[in-house]
Amino acid sequence: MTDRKLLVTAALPYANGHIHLGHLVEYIQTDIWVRFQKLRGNPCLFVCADDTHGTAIMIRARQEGRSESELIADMQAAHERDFAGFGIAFDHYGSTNSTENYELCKDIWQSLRAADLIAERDVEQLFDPVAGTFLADRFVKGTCPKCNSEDQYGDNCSKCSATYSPTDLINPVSTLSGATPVTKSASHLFVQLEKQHAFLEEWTQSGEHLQSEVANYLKGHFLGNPLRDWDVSRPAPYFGFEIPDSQNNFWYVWFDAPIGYIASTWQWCKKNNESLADWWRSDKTEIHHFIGKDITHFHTSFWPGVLKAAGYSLPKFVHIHGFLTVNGEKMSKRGGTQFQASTYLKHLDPAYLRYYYASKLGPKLDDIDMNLTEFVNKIDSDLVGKVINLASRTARFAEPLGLSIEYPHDGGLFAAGAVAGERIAQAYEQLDYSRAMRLIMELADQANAFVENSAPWTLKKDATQQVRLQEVCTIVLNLFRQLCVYLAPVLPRLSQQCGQLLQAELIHWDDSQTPLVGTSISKFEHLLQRIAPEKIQAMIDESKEAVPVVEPTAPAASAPAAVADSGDALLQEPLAPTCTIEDFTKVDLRVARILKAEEVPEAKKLVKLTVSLGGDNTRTVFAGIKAAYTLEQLQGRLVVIVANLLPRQMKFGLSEGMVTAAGPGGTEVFLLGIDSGAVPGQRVH
RNA sequence: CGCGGGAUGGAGCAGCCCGGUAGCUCGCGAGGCUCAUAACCUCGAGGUCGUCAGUUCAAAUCUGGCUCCCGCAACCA
Repeated sequence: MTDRKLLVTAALPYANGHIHLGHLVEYIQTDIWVRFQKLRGNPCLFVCADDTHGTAIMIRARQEGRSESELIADMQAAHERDFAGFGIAFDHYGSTNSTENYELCKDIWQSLRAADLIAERDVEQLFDPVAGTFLADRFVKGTCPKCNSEDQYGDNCSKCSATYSPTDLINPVSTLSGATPVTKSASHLFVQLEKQHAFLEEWTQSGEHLQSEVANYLKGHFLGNPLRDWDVSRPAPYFGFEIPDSQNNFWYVWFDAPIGYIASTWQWCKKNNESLADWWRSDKTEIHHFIGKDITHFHTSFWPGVLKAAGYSLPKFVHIHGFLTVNGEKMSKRGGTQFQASTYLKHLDPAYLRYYYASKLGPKLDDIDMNLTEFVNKIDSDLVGKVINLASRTARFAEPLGLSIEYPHDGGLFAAGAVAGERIAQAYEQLDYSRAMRLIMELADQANAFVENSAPWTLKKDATQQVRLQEVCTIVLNLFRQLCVYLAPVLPRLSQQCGQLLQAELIHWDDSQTPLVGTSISKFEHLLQRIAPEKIQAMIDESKEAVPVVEPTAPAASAPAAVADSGDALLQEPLAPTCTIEDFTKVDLRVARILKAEEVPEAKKLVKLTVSLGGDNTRTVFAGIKAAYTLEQLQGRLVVIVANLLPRQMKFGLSEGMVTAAGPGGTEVFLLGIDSGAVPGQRVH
């Protein structure tokens, strides 16, 4: 056994939303690895924290009419509840909004200054005069100054890969208020990452810290060009930490978020009288980050660059996983497949999900699919039918007898299982959990075959065979126990139950290497239920309903029993600022008839519509409703269009208007209809 | 030629790095058992491993071309 000391982190969940099953892929994957390491006897610290800063939190708090600290406290409590419900055993769960984090930010900041990595220059930034705030990159959209692609975010063009500042955008619009931002100058601070280029090249390409796909990706995408300066400050107002040597400037949320990994460790150290340096400034400690593929770039370039400059340990490995799809498709709220952690827990046992994910997870970045039929199958046949069944088949026979004093001859089954343990351990170590689960199920199959051949139920009826019966049960229960050890990282409760049943706690991986003898046996109780299909349906149904808001306001006592629409939609897209009737009349909404709806073969979202405003007045409109409506459904129907919208050149042609619809997009688009009697050309007032 | 991943019996996957009897789970068919949460055991049907070519005594596995699919990214005025 190696003598390693490990520090493990999972990505910090953002305090702007609840945990759903997609997030849990990561936390379960990480938790399994941590539990595995601990079971192997390796000192291992698992830290995480809520990511609490940034414009999004500020805006949301404003919308909910309360302070940021209230918002993040509530969300943190909800997150911790969800994690606990799934048995995610953090050693410490902190918050980026902590004094420790502030101290560390200061410290690291000074190091960056000392290393001459910080540049300061004035930035013309867009300011939303309505919302009263500077606009983060993702809150501004406009036309790319380089290639004139429209609808680009504020920091870079997805079309031509040009990078620029939001003020360079042509026709910028605030996505917060819809207002036209004004340009305001403010001093910004940058980390000059290019100065770390050689180091990052070496670190990412060494083959020791990243999956090969990731290293290739970075090589092809970023390392070939000079690395951009990273703008790490935001002018007030901003919810975050004010930068000590730069008044009215705050660290950008992405600056202090990963430092939260260290801060959370520090908080744990303080509680446990340990030195932070032993964990973050010692080459004896291996640091492992687990993240999703969406934040790859950040964790593999900026973060190592900062750590290096500030003299902290670099991650030994950044483990990157894919996303979760449900029944082969992206999770969708409307389809009822974006399951919130709390919703799942109301209906189903967390052990199911832990095992299911384990059986699907490999070391690659592939997305994993949650197929609900397969989910039920795997739990029922693998867990209940194979593993648990071993105990069910023998524990009651063995109850009055206890385990034999000596481990009987079993034809080498236990020894073979013990040997297989090494391969299983290797699979866990390499994050190839699906392989580990396959190996474990092979052992379970062999054990069940042994039960079959030994027929304890026959032995039981023969008074002269009681010794043999005890032997058979001793063997089977030991095989079961061995499997429980191997499954302990995935199913901690099961291993605990096994310990109670056989009256010997499972505490170390090596418990799988020696048979247990001579103990008595507790009364057998069912260890795990099969999945009731109606529970799955109940979860889907509940998920279809709107996702609950953080703090549901208590309904007024005398409120009439009306339809209880949730406030979620409004929260997703807040009300625009008040406009005058003059503003409104600028928009000319007209009834139009769809004469022709045509497929645009290369387009994924668009359909080409020819609409009539009556008479000869027809025009072409492209609408992003391909996934929501069939061509037949559209043909001939009346819609409401924005008729005086500036025509827009799109990839497939000129669009001369906009069809009105509600909904977030994708399959969730709902066209505005109009009561019968209306005719094309009539204006909507 | 935007980046990455994939195509293996009805479904989902393993095997590919390190060429040499194509394996697992579910489903399906037949039989067995009755201890177990309608669980378990045995046997069987079903695959020219996307396609074309190359290397080789030998290719699912190596090399190249092609087709299709999925993420990300894009076209949701």
